[in-house]
Amino acid sequence: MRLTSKGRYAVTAMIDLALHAEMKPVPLAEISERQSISLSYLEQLFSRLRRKNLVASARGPGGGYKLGMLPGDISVGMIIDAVDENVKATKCDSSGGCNDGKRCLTHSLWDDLSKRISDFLDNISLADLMTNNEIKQIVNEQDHDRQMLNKIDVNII
Amino acid sequence: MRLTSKGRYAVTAMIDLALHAEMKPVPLAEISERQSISLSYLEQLFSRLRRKNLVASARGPGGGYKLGMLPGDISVGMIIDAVDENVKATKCDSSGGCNDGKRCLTHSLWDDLSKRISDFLDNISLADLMTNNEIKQIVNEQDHDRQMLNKIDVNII
DNA sequence: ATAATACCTGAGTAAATTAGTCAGGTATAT
DNA sequence: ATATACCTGACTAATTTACTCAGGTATTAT
Repeated sequence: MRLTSKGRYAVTAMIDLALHAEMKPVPLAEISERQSISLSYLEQLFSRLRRKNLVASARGPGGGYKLGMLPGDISVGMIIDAVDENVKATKCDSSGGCNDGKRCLTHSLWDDLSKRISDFLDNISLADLMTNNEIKQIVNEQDHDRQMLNKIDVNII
Repeated sequence: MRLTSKGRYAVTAMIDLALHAEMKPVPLAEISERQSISLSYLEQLFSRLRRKNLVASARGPGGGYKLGMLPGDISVGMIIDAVDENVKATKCDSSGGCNDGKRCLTHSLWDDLSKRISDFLDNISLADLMTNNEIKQIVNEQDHDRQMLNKIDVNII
């Protein structure tokens, strides 16, 4: 799981879409203008989002994009995965192998963290972001992320 | 908050350090070999980690790095922030400003998510990673895992 | 039908970042 | 003294990002 400005663009555009696509499809040109993201770049991002059924498209005049699922069913993790599309299995590769117990342990610890971050992002939906924007509280926290329970009752910048 | 392979290198190196630095400082050359990260690159990363007091250095023969705080006080978020060091206030910048209510709302929603991710990573410490991993291994219990377990026990500080 | 709209695709590209090298330092333990 | 190992900065190839360009194709309104 990577978290770059590419993912930020995608999530921002999806939020914009969720806020405007209630009745009719939203053309990318509108999102482009509102969010200051280049149209062609948006097209690339939405091409990937469409492949994962996160958005649905309608062509022709009056066309545009709408959400492919309910806002509660679209997670931030899904959006980021869709546009990143990067496998790159870096762990325990080639050089020297991973025969050494210590190296395996370090990788295991990293994988643990990586899994936690993915789980966390998979459990934040677009709907969560909108409903919880003013009432800050942690959403749907799974059992093994217990250390989060106290925190996150915070704010808007 | 960005999450790239640079941060992964830093966290991996810090985990390695936590696992080996209980008695004497660990030279970067050792981490470099164990984790297959180039020495010069590690030096750059540790230079930043040192500025944030996440590690402490000892020069000369027998020198190296040790943790600058207890493993329970060093969060993954701190490590990633230290090596990324990227401000880049992208929100509501220049062109067109942010007078429009909808744009501000989108940014507010993104900031909300961003804050949640930061809080999440700030609440996972090196100690958390090791403790949870140890539990996982006890549950799995295998010959190979027993070796790892001994190494964890030695290093809990 | 036909024009306008807006999706759709792929190729190309400048800027930024990453991951790394190189070449020198400086402090310290032995 | 001398070897060790931190420390710094400048430089670089490879990769990724963010974006443009140039064409399409499908659909709707007239």
